[in-house]
Order: sequence, then structure tokens, then C-alpha cells
Amino acid sequence: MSSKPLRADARRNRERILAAAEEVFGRRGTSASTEEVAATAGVAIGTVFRHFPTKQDLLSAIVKELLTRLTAEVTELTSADPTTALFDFFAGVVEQAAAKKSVVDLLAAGGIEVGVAEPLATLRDAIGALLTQAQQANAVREGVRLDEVMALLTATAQGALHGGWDDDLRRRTQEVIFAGLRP
Amino acid sequence: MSSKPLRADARRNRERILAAAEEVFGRRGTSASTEEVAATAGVAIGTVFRHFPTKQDLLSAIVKELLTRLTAEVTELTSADPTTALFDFFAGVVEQAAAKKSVVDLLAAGGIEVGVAEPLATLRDAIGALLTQAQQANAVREGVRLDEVMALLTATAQGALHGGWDDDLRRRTQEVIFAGLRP
Amino acid sequence: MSSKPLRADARRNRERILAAAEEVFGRRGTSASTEEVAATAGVAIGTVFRHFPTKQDLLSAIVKELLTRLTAEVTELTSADPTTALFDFFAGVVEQAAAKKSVVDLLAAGGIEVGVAEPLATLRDAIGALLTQAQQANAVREGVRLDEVMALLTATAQGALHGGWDDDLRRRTQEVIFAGLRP
Amino acid sequence: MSSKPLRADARRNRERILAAAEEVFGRRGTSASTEEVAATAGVAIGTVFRHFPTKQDLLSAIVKELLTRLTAEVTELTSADPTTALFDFFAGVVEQAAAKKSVVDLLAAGGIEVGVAEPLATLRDAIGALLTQAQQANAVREGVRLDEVMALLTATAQGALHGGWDDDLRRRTQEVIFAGLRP
DNA sequence: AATGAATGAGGCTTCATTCAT
DNA sequence: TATGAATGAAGCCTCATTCAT
Repeated sequence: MSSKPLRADARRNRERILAAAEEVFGRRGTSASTEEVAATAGVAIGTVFRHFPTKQDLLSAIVKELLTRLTAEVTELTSADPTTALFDFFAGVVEQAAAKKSVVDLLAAGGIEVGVAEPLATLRDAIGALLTQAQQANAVREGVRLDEVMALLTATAQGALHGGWDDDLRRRTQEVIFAGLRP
Repeated sequence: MSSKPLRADARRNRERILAAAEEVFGRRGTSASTEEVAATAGVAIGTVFRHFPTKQDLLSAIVKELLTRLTAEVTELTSADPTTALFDFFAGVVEQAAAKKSVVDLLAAGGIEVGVAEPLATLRDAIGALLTQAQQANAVREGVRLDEVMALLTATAQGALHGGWDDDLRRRTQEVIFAGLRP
Repeated sequence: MSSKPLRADARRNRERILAAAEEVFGRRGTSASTEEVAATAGVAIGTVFRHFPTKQDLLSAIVKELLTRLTAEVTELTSADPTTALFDFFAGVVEQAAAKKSVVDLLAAGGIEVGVAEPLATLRDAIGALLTQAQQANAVREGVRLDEVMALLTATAQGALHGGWDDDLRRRTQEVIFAGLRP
Repeated sequence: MSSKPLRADARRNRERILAAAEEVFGRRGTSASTEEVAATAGVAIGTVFRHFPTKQDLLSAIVKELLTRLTAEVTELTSADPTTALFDFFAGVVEQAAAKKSVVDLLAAGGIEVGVAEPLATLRDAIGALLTQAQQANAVREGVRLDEVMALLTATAQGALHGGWDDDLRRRTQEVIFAGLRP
């Protein structure tokens, strides 16, 4: 899928830029400037644009990374206790969200941007598997659909992030949702 | 609190600007230009800045209005059926959110902007009353606190908005939360 | 045709910008920066963009002005001696060209840019009238068409400009063309 | 004149770059990017700059090549029919121009760039010989000087190029000029 | 008080050129 | 020598805010 392997220094820079972008957009939101990302990464502005020809591309790259990471987590959980797997994952995402900003901005925006659609669908499927398992284990009510689980997940993630919830509030809020999901 | 009473035409303009701002920011998000707000209001850009010295001020004003409106709704509901009042209100807010954009952006941002803190506290209190009533009527579990109700409310409102949920998804998502709130 | 009349200061600026643009693009070619035009006009960069939302728009405006001016000249000549009118006009344009750069760049580019097409057609028609008169006065050979007159005109104008021809060379070059046009 | 002889592969690269540059600048004008030239040549950008330390140098090299080629053509024609040689050459150049872009841009710019002056003078001399021959064969009027022939040539070449003249218009336009040159 | 033109900092992006590999 | 990544100045354009009318 990926074209020619990057030179060592190029890959190093690419990663520094991605990290910087996650940091900066996470702190300041997606309206932070590309210039600030470059500065944080310790490279010149041109270097950012060589790796990501557009600001949008940079944002997409971050989101893709996140989605891939989340999908991996879900996949791991598929072989865990079905009674708690979905809840654990849900809680994990919400916890992470509290540290990101851009990511949630974008997920919330519907992930409409080109190229994000696919990894997003993959994640969705993975979570669907978790839900099915949970329902078969009678940990989640039959009537619940994947749609609302995803909706609750993103909504709560956004809330956790933008609202600046502390650990306790996060737990209590989730508890209501988990109670609502249980049979 | 408010300085000298405005001239009739000035007040009229103020209101047209607020309405335009709600419309524009609701449609385009908070990054829409003040110029567009002015155009929609049918006034010159200078007039907007005379009434709201800063874009931030304009945004704050919208949020304040919304909070005031919501508080009024809650207060009315205080004399309604305690079993459903909280749920009705919750559902109402989420429904409105689906039509606004700016408002939720801002609420989500923590309502940090100067001057919004107070009306937000007022709204919070009003909702608190609703919650107490509901618990006394045994419609909501005892352990639930106002904190998480507020958290769920804003999170869901945001989700409804940014996620572009349709009516059905909105209902199903709320149903999970309501189930989680019930005893 | 023109929308609301500009405020006095706005019109003044608009004209200063146009003049500056003609000067700058005339000296440096169309690749000169809008920033330099602004500086030359003594206004801020934003002012240039308020009057001409795009660099293209600014360039088009200059060309339109020129075409309008030329058309006026041609129209005047229509009531002059048909034996010399066309030649006089031709010579006049070529002489002016030696002082412009942008204009010729653009005319040469085919005047394709939106909005220039119409005044260009008008000019063409006016020159067509001159040609017909000249042919009726037996000053130009019958077989000659407007197409090649226009072609020779722009080509020579370009040459005069870019080639940096002096007055003598300009005259001698034209004389060849004029001899070619005569019966 | 030229320093140390290039290694075989280096010379090969130099030629591929020149060819690519002619193609690219001919198609896109002199504002095309050096990067695109490199890509077309199938070499890395650094290689282009090793051979031509400056974009200007690359452009000059192309022009020199063209001038040399044209001079060769003229020299050949010196032993052809003096009645038609000059006209044939003139027509040939104009025809080529319609396919190039950069070249004419540069010739038009006065060939000011360092190093082009000399081959340009050579070409001029060669054409001068053609003119003399034509005048001796009574195919061109006595009074005509080389200056205006060169001027007409470049002007028409530019016109043919930028104006996008079709074959017919090109022929008709030249015919006027040729008629003007004849006794 | 309203108007709308002017300001100018700041954002995104391109590209000639340099330099480490 | 070739490669191609990095640099950073410079260009175009937007928009919050100020100020003359």
C-alpha cells in the first residue's frame, strides 16, 4: 500500500511532525497553525508540507493513526471477557479523549474527509463484534444497536474532552450509560 | 448591570445582529466571519462591532441568550410531572442541538468565556431542581448526581449536532441514557 | 452597469491602485507581487484585495481600461482620413505598448480571462470599421482580413514592448507591415 | 570555453535535462517548476541544479541551443534559392514558435541573460547574410534593414505563440509582412 | 449611532536552492 | 555524482478590528 520506503531521516521527520501535530492540534484544536506544528516538530514549514501537502492531509493522517490504534485495541479485546470487553473499550476511549482535541473534533465532524472513511468503518466493524459478544454474554440488552453505541461513544468522548471532566465525573457519567446498556 | 438604556433603533439592531449571529454561526460554525453576520443582519460591519466589541463578545452573547432561554424552559417544567420533566427537558435540548452549531461549540468549550459563567450556573441550578424532583418521584436513581446529568446532556447535545444524528438515532441514544438514569 | 457608487475615498484609492498596478505590472510584468502594487499605491495590502478580490481581477481591470481607451481612440479616428486612420491607430498602439508590459502580456495571452472578452470584442469591431473604411478608400488591399490586422497589431505591440525597440526601429518595422497592407 | 569534459553519464543527464526543460517550459511557460523538469527528465532535483546552478542558467541553456539550431538552419539556407530563402526561414521560425513557449518568452525578454548574447549575435549575422542575398536577388526591397527583419521575426513568433494562431492565420499574417518586404 | 473602507497580522502553500546521505 | 529531503523566503488571500465619513 505504502509507496517507496522513506529515507531514514525522512521517516524520522515524518514521525516528529505527526507527534507535533497531535500535540499541537490536541492542545489548540484543529484551528492551530501549521506553522506551530512545524516549530514544535523542530522542522521548517516546508518540511511539513513535503510530508503532508495540505493541512487537511496532516489532520487526516492523525485521525487515521488514532483509528488504527483503536481498532487494534478492539481486536485484542475480542478475546477477552465478553461481559466487560465493550465497557472496557468504551471507558478506554473516553479516557484517551480527555487528552486529545483534534481527534475528537474530526471524528465528530463525521470523519468525512477523504481517506478517513475506510479506517473508520473498520473500527466500527470491530466494535460491532464486541457488541455482539456482549449481547451473547447477556451483558448488554438485546435491543441495543451498534448505531447508538457509536453515538454514545463519540458523544461521551467529546464531552470528556471539551468539558474537561475529571476522572470521577468520567466514571460516574459512564456508569449511567453502562447501566442503560445492561439488560 | 447593563449601562444606559439603548435607543430604540440601537436595541432593534442589537437583536437583529444576535439573530443573524445565531443563524450564521449555527449554520457555519464559529469560524464563520463576522462580515457574514453583518450582512445577514442587514447592517454594516461597524455596527456589529459597536454592539459587540469583539467576536468573542458576540459569541458569548448568543450563548447567554440560549442559557437564559433554557433556564426559562426548565423553570416552567418544574411544575410539570416530575416523572418525565427531566427526561423531557433533556430530550428537548438534544433536539435543539441538532439545529445549532455555534452554541454547542461554545458550551463544549467549557463556557469559559467571561460572563457566561453566571447564566450557566443558573441553568445548572434549575436543572438540579428538576433532578431532585425526579428522584423524589422515583423516576431517577438516587445515586445519580447533577454533575453527570449535565455531562450527559452536553455530550449528547454535541453528539447530536456534530454527528448529524437523525431523529431515530437521537431517540435510541437517549433511550439508553434514560434507562441508565432510571432506578 | 456599475453597482452602487463608491465613496469618495474609496474611488480615490481604487484609482490609485489601478495606476500603481499599471505602473508596477508595466515595469515588472504580471508576475510582480500584489504587495508591491499596494506599496506603490500607498495603501495596505487588504485594500487592494477589497477592491480587486483576486490578482486576476486586478489584471483584468487594467486590461479592460486599456481596451476601453483604445476603443475610444478608434472611434474618434472613424471620422478621420480613411487613408491613414488605420495606420495611425496601429502606430499609436505600438507606441504605447513600448511603455506597458502587463497589458501586452495579457492581450497576448488571448484575453481569455473572464470579463475581458467583451471589451476586447468591442475593440475588434471598432478596428474592423477602420479597416473597411481604409479598404473603401483603397488604402488597404482588398484581400486583407481583420484577423491578420489584429494579429499583426498584437504581435508588433508585443515586439515593441519586450524587444525594447527604439522609435526608429519601431517606425521602420511598421513601415514594412504598412507596405504589406497597401494595395 | 567549456571546462573539463563530462563523464559519459553526466553528459547524458545534461541532455535529458535540456530536453525535458524544453518540453516543460515549452508547454507551461517559464514559470513551470524546476521540479517538474527534473521529474520529466527522470532525474532528481539535485541533479538538475548540479548541471544548471540556477533556473536562469537552465533557461539560458535552452535558448542557446535554440539559437544554435536556428543558426545552422540559416547557414544551410544560404546555399538555397535567394528569392525564397529568407521567407522560408522566417516562416519556419514562426511555425516553430507556435509550439514553444519558453523560448519566445526569453527571446522576447531581450535575451538579456548572460551568455545568450553571443549566440544571438551569431544568429543575427546569419540572417543578415540571408537578407543580403534576398536583396541581391531583388526579392526584398533595398531599403529594408536587418533590424526590422529581426524585429518582425520575433514579434511574429511571439504573436504566433501567445496568440494561438492557427495555420491559416499564420500564413495570412506572414503574407502581409512578406508583401511589405518585397520591392 | 451607522456606515463601510482601510488596516495589517497571520494562515496556507509553492518553489528555488542547499545539503546530508 | 546522484539523490531527494530540508530550508525558508515570498506570494496570495482572509478576516478581526479600527477609523474616517
